[in-house]
Amino acid sequence: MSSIVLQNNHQECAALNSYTETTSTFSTALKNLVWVWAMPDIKKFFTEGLIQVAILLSLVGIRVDVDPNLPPFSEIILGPSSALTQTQFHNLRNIFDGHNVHPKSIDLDGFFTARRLLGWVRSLDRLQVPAAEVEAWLVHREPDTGVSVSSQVGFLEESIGLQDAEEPLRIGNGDFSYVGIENQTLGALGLMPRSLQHEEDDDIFKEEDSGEPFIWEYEPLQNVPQEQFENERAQPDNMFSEGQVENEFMVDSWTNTNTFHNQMLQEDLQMSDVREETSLWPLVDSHLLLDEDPELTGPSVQNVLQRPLISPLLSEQESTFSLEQQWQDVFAIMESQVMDTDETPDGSNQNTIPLENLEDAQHQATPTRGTELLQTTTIEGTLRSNSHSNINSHTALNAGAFEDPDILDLLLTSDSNQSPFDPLLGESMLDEIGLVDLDLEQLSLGQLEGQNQADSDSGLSLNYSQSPTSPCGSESSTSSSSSCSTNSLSPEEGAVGYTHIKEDDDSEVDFMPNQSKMYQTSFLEAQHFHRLPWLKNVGHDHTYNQPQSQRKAPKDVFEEASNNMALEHLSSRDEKRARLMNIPFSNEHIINLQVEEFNRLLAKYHLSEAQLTLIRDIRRRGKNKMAAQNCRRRKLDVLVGLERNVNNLRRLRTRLLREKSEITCSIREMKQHLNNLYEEVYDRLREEQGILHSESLTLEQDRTDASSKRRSDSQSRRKVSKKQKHK
DNA sequence: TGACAATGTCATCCC
DNA sequence: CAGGGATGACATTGT
Repeated sequence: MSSIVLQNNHQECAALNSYTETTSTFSTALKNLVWVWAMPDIKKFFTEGLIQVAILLSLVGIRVDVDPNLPPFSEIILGPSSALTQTQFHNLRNIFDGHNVHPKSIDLDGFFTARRLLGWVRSLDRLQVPAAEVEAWLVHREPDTGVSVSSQVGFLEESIGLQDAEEPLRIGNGDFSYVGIENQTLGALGLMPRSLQHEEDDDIFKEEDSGEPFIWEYEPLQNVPQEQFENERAQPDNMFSEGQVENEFMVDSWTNTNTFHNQMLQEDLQMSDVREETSLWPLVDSHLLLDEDPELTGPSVQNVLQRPLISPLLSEQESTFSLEQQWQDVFAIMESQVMDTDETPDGSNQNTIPLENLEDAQHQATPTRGTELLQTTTIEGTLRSNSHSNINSHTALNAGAFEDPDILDLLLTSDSNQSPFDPLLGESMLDEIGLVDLDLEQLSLGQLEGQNQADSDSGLSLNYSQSPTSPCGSESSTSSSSSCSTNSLSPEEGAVGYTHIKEDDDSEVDFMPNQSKMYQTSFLEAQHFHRLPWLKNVGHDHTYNQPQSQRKAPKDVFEEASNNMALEHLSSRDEKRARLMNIPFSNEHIINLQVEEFNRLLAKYHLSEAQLTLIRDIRRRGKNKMAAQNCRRRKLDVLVGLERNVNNLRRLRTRLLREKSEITCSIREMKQHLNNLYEEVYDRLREEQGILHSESLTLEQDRTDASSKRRSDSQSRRKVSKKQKHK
């Protein structure tokens, strides 16, 4: 074959060179290569590598079979069985001067179509286009931009992938037209360049792991499982129900059959059914995962999901179970996380209250204004990382500290020594802060009294109209919100459970619903520590959630002492209203006292009607506020509980599906065993019946013979007797 | 400046 | 019947 090429290479090269000069705009290096190839002294080095040369020529766009009398170049190289010549005709039809170049007419299309089809069939058992052609083309396209290269490479890959080894010699016309893919309809095969065309689809998936940079080659094939994935995500339950119904149908139909062949047929069907079912398992789990937790649907997980779903080293069943086991682990982890976060819908008091008190203690131990405020975040983090013992200590500190003067002293000494901000809690510092607070308080009170008395209230009872643009309203709202946020019942909610209301001239008293009794008995003793200046704003970091630029150092506070806006943030609307109406007790007392205590307190003072109405409004609003917070917390708990139930149900479904699969396998084994038994019994019966039948046949034959003999004897006797009678 | 979350408030139902 | 809890709806505020 190569000798034929060598004999004709001069003609070919002459024609090729001329054609190259007229049609190709490629570099002269390739032309020189063609000329080198044409030199007799060197061409012997290429006789064994004619394929590469042919590839290079094809990349230049040269038609090699310029001589109509010559067989196609690819056939010269690879033999007459080469396939895929269909593109040449269409290329010639489409190119501007194809009719001048190629002498073949369109009338021969039928002949070459048949030949092409024959070549397709023959090409199934042959190695196809090697990868070197594409890579060589890429080398030549290196100066181009990535986009063009990728697109054209994609085109070439796709087109060449369909073609036989002779096709690289024919696909190009020098202008990289799209005729190469014009007639390619076998897209699945076209997606497999550098591979055997008779490879199955499973091999394609295996190639995804080969790290080939030509990801685009497999995109259509990747879309297939992704579409299944999407469909399954859209209708997961339908999928399961259909599969279940189908499986049940198969079982039922199996039970209704008797013949061995039908059983075997349905056995095969069931086997295929089981395979389909098990093959869907990873999709099921991925669906669960995607619905389950968005955090687990990150790129890594996506990569995992897009990888081949079944390991080639494992059987489908094993891989299914292993994947499912992995998802079980993921679910377990997620479950534990959920249990950690919301394990206290009912027992939230045990856990949230210490945390709330922790924050209370944190804020109580935190001076309101000053550089200490800058450390509240770090303090918060430190306190949150404390153990329960610390939390309990803070809780006890919070609950009973205000009742015991010794503990109050302890707050000033021992506890502060343990706190990370103890250097800031020196007595002088505390005194200074207390003085600052006192000054601010006096200033703000003086200004507040001069303010509009109509400020506040919802207008429910006092007919007060509060402008939404009122600075007091906004500031007081800010205060309320910040105060609530500093005293959250549940740390994850920020502010749950009604907490504290700051008095104008009272100390800060944190209120919890379960602590109301303590304050009912001790709210009067709270006056004891009203004099403690540092306690005034302990736990009143109303600016902790503000930007640090807004938090002022003590000296800055001194400078801005005239600014009452800072104090405005320290009181809620109802507090301000109570202050303006000269309510003689604190709002938390108004809200949290029992009815008897509350009435006793009201009776203790001679209050005007407006004051009484305001007090009742404050009480109603405060209780409703707590109720709203509890309601929202319950709502969140319900939500979390529902999510947990959903997770549990998903785990249950996964487990049931796994059990179903196992049962299906066991049923299949039992069926196989039963079939074997049936076959054995049937064979034995057949053998026995065959023996019996043969015996019976012989016996019957004997009987018939005997009877016939008897019959004939009798007849002969009758005849004889008749003859004798006639005689 | 709009979206959104957190919170407060009101109205209403119910116990 | 008053008090209060529960909750939906809306307003307000901060991010």
